[in-house]
Amino acid sequence: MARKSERTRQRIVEAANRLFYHQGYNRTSFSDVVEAAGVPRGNIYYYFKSKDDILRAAIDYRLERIGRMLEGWSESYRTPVERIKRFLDILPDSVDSLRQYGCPMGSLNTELGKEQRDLQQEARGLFTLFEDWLADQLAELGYAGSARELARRLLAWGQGISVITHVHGDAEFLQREKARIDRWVDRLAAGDDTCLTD
Amino acid sequence: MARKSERTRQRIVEAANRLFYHQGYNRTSFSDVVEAAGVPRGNIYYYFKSKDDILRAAIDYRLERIGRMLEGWSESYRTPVERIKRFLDILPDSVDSLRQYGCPMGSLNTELGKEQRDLQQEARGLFTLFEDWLADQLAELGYAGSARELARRLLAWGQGISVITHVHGDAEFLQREKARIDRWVDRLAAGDDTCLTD
DNA sequence: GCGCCAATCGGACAAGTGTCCTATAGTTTC
DNA sequence: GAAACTATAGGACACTTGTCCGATTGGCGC
Repeated sequence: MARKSERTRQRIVEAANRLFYHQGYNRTSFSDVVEAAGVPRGNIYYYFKSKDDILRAAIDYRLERIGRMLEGWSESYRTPVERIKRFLDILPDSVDSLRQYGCPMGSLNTELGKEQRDLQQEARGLFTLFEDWLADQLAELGYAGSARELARRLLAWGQGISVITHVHGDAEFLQREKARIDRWVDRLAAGDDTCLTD
Repeated sequence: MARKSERTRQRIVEAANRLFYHQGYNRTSFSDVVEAAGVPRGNIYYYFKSKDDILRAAIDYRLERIGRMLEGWSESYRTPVERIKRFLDILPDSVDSLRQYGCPMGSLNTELGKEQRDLQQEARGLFTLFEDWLADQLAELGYAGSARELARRLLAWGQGISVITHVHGDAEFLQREKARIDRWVDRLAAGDDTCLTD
């Protein structure tokens, strides 16, 4: 019976994860999760001992999925430039949900970072996961010395684009800025050192 | 007696505004506001007919303050470059609160943008206020054609820096990136057209 | 001094919150 | 088939939420 149980747990996590993204963690009530997951009210406490616990499970769920995605990219693409560009494609690929709900990772951290630091610390793992992977690619590109800094800068760039796209619902802005990052990566790949300081 | 009444109202708005920034709108309860403002529970409904109404007042309060600030800068500084640089100084000036609570404007919009569009629309005014002012400065700098686009890009830049600074509590990152924007503005002022596309 | 409105105050309200409990059904193990 | 778990179910819980009242006070014009 461990099978069915596992599926129920998964259903709860996935429903909660979607709701946390679409409505925010604090605005999502227990009843919302219960209803969306289609499980009886009390049953959820068989799997999770608190609402915070559900969030932790949702973050773990994301971490796992992102981890697999990044591993997949590392396998599918040979050069670091290709991999970085695949990463950047996240922006246009998810333009609709970015417009509607913002960046899942950024908005969660922004929400929790205010006065729920213990939870935010877990959510921060999402950022470091991307950052580590990007830093690896940048190091492989020949920028070992500043890989970490450049990775963080790339993430900041993406976050800025996401926030503005979300605020104005402006998809064209996203496309334009995405093109700019692409060019920046091209210059990086060409060994143009000016883009380290510019 | 209109005087005292006005001060009470103001006290409520200021307390609410601070709480909305520090805890987020949805996590701030009525009791929080009442307590922080030091007014009796029922009295608040003499001034505002709902919690949403308090938020609207808090946004108006911010709009007014920011508007005056920008006007002041337009008067105090002669050249558009000086004005833009003054704007950029917001980042280091408020590094402590950015680390702790993120950007007041960005985090509010991120929160409300999820499923409270009517309120987010009001909060978006904060962005357009800055954007309009920045676009004016950029136009005066000689970039009338792309002033709006560049202004939005500057705001995105700042938002990205704010999010990452908030997520990691990394003040050094803010300083480094702030320096990069400064250089970018210098190039812009020098008529270096490459920074339009780069 | 009286009436009048502005403003203050504290408590009541129903609805919703996260959490917990106990009863039952289903599956596995002896 | 009995016993022992796993899992399902739904209601009860104490508390907080946003909202609303009615009673009271304050100062002003007449």
